[in-house]
Amino acid sequence: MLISEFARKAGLPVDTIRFYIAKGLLKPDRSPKGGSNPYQLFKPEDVTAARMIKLQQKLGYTLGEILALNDEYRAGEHSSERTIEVIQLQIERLQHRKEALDAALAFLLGKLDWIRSGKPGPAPRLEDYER
Amino acid sequence: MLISEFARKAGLPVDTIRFYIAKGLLKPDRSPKGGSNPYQLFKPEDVTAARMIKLQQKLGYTLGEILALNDEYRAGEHSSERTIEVIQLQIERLQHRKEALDAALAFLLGKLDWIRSGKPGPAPRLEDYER
DNA sequence: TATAAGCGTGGAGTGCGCTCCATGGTCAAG
DNA sequence: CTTGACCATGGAGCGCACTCCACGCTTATA
Repeated sequence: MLISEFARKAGLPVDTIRFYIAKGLLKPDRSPKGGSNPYQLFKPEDVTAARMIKLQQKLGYTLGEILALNDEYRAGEHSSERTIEVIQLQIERLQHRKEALDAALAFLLGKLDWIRSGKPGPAPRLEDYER
Repeated sequence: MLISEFARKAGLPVDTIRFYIAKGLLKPDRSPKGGSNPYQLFKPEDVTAARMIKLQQKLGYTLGEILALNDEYRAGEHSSERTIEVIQLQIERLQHRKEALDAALAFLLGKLDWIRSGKPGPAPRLEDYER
């Protein structure tokens, strides 16, 4: 498929896709069409790749990190050992993030309780929930 | 306390603190010292505020959102009703984030299992974990 | 065959979140 | 009273992740 169709399917602006290609995050094939500036051809798996990028971004990774992660992933593609390592590393980082999120949620829920029960004693302290 | 001591206690560079002040995220008092450019005086609660900013950032909020949130929070400071509303809204947004994170974690753990058990059948698909 | 629609390239511009620097005033120690 | 540490202000610059634009070249459509 061509870039505009791909953009629609991936839910991204065309400019952003070109930006990702320049960064090396997407690597479409070249079509014989287009003359001196050949058109870029996208496969269905590129749509999946784009979705993966969006997810990783939502999880707080920078494009540079995503690129490194994917490169590393591809590098160990034929070694289960290495793949497992990479995935475990990712899991660790996400669990770290999850802890911060859970702490914040616990703090807010604690504060809600405290307010609802007529603010008995001191307000919940953020520090009590961190770590 | 003065800015350098505050910076140390908050774990932030002095420049960043001045940047936050310019954005309205911190509002230190003015000291009589300093002549035409009075020194800024920070209270212990400012340290808490700074920590709160760091946490909110880690949770993916922009400084603009953090400012709006804090303003709104201060606006309803004397109404438990309003405070509860604001907190509930924050909780909702965090739970949304948590869902995405949990999905990613489930996906990665699923993939780990799949690899460890000798890759039986098709690889886990991201889409099966999203939503 | 005219013409609109789509494509690629290169480069400039934007908003965010800092970070660095020059300048100049103030203060505390010796 | 000098000297060095600390302070404030203003402005420039930077990396990230886009976003917009002008240009010129295909390609599809009428």
